[in-house]
Amino acid sequence: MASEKSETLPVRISRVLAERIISGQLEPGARLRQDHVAAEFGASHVPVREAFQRLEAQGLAVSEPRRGVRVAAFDLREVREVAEMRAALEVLALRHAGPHLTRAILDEAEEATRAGDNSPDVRAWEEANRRFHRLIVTPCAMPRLLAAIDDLHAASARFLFSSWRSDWEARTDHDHRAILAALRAGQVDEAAAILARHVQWIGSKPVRTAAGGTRDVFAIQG
Amino acid sequence: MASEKSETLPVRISRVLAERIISGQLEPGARLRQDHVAAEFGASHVPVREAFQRLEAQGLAVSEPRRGVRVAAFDLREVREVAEMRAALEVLALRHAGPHLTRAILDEAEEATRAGDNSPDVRAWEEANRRFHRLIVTPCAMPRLLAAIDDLHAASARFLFSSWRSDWEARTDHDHRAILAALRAGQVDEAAAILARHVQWIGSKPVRTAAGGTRDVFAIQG
DNA sequence: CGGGAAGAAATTATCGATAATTCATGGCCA
DNA sequence: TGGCCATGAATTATCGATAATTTCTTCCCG
Repeated sequence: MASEKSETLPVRISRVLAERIISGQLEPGARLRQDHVAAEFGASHVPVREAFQRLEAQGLAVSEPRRGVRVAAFDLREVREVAEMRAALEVLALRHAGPHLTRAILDEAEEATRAGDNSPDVRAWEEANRRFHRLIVTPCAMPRLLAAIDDLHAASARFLFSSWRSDWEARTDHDHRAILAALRAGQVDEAAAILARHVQWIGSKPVRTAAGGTRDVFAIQG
Repeated sequence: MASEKSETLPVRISRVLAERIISGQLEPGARLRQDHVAAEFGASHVPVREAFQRLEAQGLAVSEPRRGVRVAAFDLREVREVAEMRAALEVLALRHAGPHLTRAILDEAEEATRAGDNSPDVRAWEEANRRFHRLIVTPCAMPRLLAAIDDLHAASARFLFSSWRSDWEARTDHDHRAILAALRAGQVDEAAAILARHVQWIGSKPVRTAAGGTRDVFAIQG
């Protein structure tokens, strides 16, 4: 019962499990057995249950009534769905954030873009990419919208990690820079248009070819 | 322990509580005490806890770590936020549903519009209105998107009931008919544009004037 | 008479255990 | 030999109880 700072137990468990699901450590369809998880965290199954519900609300797990909880499966259809929802919602958020964007925020976003370009691995790139997107939409001050966007980002990241397990090669993110340039010029509509295209380019190509074969080029943009 | 057909206990409890919150029977800020709810439903507090979490995921309740759960408060800001999210997501859904809309679906939607125009009270109107919106977006076949829209509808309905408690007067919904006309003509973009305006007109005016005084005109559109 | 602290009541969060359901294995019969 | 039913093991869902935290009340002091 070593309690951390002030994070509740269910939140802690759900966060750790979410990381495992997103990173691919827990594969789609894998069963989440409450007793096992409870034993691992040194807790009972009641907090674990709540953690499972939290994951289900995020779309990372699915719960069949008397059959237990599984890691949510995802196919290209859902990836596209998430991408389109992200495009719609992030554009909305950016439009509202536009008037409240300060020089400091844009500088920080540019820093995040640079960090992304210099990332040694996918994980670092994803973190920087998420930071960029979060920075430019947060000033909209719409909590419900931001929470929804966060959940969609989790789903996107999950897909990202599932495809690029190894062989990572960083490249400069021209879209991010174009968005920043437009925002610096006060052209929010232009920035929003670029952002929409940028986000929707997720999953524009099939995920895998034959088993073990060469993986097709696969456009992921954050 | 009279169990119904096959609906799980937490789902049942959360549904009933959601209805009460939406209808205004449970006022914003009201505490939800798990033992009381448990006693009312003849259950323990474990399923009640899960029901609370479900409500929180829907945005109908807020949970402070060791302080319990309260009915979520909502102000005009959040109403606008929900309206804009609805506009963005329903437009997205309609664009994808467009190609799959059949004559039968549009006829049913027109029937729902008529039912709304002839509604004797707000509750009936809201039900018909929700049916209309659901009908025209469901064929998009994007489960995550539809679930998000449903949650937003719940928030909208909650706001609707909170303002129009009594003195209800039905009026013909021209927007719905215009949307249907555009869809029948195959002009999905036109329909989407009308839908966006239609939804965003929620909460365009202040909610209440002085206590008990004349209530200001208050544009709610579904 | 007002503010603050200490105690008591209430409520939340977690645990261990029980009941009910599902999944798997093995045996039986056609 | 193949399919089906029954029994057993595993797992989920719920319950009752305990521990910890918060909040309300009341009393004391300035």
